[in-house]
Amino acid sequence: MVSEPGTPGSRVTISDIAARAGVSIGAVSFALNGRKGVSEATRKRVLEVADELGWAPASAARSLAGARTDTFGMVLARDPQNLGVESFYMKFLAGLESELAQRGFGLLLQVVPGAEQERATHEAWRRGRRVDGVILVDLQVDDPRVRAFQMPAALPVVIVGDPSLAGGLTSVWTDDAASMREAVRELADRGHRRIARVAGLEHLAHTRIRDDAFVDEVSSLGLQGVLLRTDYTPDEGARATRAALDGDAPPTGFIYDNDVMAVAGLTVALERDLRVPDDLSIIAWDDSVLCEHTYPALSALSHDIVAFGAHVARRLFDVVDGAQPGAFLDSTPRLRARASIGPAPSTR
Amino acid sequence: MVSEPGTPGSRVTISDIAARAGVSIGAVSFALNGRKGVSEATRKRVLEVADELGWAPASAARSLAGARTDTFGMVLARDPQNLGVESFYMKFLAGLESELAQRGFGLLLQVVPGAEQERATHEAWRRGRRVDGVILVDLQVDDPRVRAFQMPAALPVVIVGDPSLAGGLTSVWTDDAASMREAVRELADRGHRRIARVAGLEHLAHTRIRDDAFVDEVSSLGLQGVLLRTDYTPDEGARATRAALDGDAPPTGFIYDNDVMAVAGLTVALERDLRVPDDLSIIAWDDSVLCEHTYPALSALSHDIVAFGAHVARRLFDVVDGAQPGAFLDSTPRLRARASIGPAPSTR
DNA sequence: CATCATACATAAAGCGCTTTAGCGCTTTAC
DNA sequence: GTAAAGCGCTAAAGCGCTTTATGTATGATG
Repeated sequence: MVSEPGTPGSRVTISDIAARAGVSIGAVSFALNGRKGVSEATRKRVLEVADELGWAPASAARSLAGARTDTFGMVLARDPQNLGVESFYMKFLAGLESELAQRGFGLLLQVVPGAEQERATHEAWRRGRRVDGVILVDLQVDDPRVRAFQMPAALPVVIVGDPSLAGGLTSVWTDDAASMREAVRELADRGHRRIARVAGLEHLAHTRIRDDAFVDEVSSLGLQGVLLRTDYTPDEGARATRAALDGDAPPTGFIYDNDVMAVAGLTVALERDLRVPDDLSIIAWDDSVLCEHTYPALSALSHDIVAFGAHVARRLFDVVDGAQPGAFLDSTPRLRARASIGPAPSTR
Repeated sequence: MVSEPGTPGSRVTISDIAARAGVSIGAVSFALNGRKGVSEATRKRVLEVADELGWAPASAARSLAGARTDTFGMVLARDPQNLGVESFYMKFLAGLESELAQRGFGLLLQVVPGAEQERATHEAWRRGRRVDGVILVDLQVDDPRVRAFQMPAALPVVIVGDPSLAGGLTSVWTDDAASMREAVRELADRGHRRIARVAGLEHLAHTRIRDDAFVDEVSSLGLQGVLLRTDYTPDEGARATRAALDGDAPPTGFIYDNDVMAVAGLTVALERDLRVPDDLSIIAWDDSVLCEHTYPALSALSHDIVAFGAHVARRLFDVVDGAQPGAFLDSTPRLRARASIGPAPSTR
């Protein structure tokens, strides 16, 4: 592309290209979209002229005429104040974008306070043909949004979450249950008999899945498990940690549902002069640079979230292109053992 | 809004509304857009019918017809892998969105690898009338993007950065120099004589501004200052910290350009059995929940970034509405003193 | 009573593109 | 040999909306 900033005022349209290339606008459209109906010579000529004139498609006109909008949409129903806490979304976004950018797609992002506004946004996008497809995150148990996307005229969608809850729509998921079992086993192998899970928001589907896997694995190994509920904030993580430590027979191993809560938990331990990992072992979900740089470094269930986002984007392109729905397993978060885990205190 | 999911297939347009309300589509358009030319009775009727039919505007048609797109755009020229590291962008986005959502605007986000792709994206948006305005972040010294937005046919823009670099365009900024001075003075007041600044990317404008303020304040107080360059990653933060501590007469006070580097610095101190704040005082830029939950808690230059984002969005609305350009000062990041700062070791 | 605003409404043009129907021609199939 | 199919292209309709020019009443004005 030539980089002249374009003549101010005068917008260049395909009519201009048509005139200059001596063909009809229809031919220009065919040439520009790589469709058959024009000779290679003409196509080349049109492309040259378009380049020369510095043409860029008017996406509005394009989508009005029934074509794609070259845009995917994602809405986040979260409190804006807490959005920055977890690095997950930013990484996920970055991953999505890396794939979208390659095809010249943009991402329309909307942060709304609640579920109802999310639904309304999806409806407006669908009716207004604003996006070509949407990404559904924060899947809930029995999520009403899933039903909306099963309707005949619904937008193409990829659901980020367990296939069992995706109602036959295309989903991309991670095997959180397997990861949870790995974490529990790791602690058990090191002699821990009492393990706490500091869990995230209850209504989120993956929380339930992790809960179940935790309870199941703990009981099948004959361990004692404690389940604590939080909202993902470090405050809550600290609170839950204190509550668990205040009980009699406190846990010696903690598994946190995100990295910031694990950091908060670590701080609680330090406050109480508990040594990590000598007195307490800690595992975080969601590895991040943060985990590598605490002291001691936090063990974490590590997952390439940027790649995850990219994967989701590719699947959405497939759906838009008419691919059959399917459930696609992304890589399983694996335990990255660092200094924060060690043998249980009693066994030392 | 009535929440029927809309009859599948048949899209509701203003013609449908016109037919049902017994008026022309022109009248419907006027009524829907709150413009004069229709009686109150007609307007009410049209609005009712629109509601009843579950109409949503086709944004493509709207913007094709020369009106707004109800969308702002922002492009981030960053390595996707590093985007998740800092919580700044996510908070900033959340702030933007909180304001946009109120007016039914969306945010078109694009993450690109470099400056050239950013420029190309802006050009495509301008030519294709894809957005009503753009937000320019990560302002650089002598930024070529600024010039592009000074052109006659340029898109409305708000520049996030120092007015001295905004070339007369509307800017929203924070007085980083004042914040830096406050941090340096705080350490000086506590008796620190050797202070290190662990700075971010050199080409970013605010890095320079902080650099200058640091150097200036340090020298005017007769202190010894060390300036270390990083790329904002905790790895680099740790490296810089080690380098500074390895010198003879190592600094006793550190000011980091973001929170994750400060955490990394804290870890380096712990590794070396340096006590914080007894041996070393630490201040982070960009307060976050993280800072409150390290041990000891990190002092930080605290700034409400969500509010900052919202402020920027409001200014962009003003620009789009034809407001005169101006430089708008957001609140100044203030030092929030926590456990990580104390008297210099020599003075104890 | 003719005149002129004023308020309300309509018809129609047009935004920039995609896409269908068809044109005159050449090639292939049977 | 003829029918069918393909080629490269054009003309024109239409996507859903905004907006201008143009009526047509109504009431106020002189």
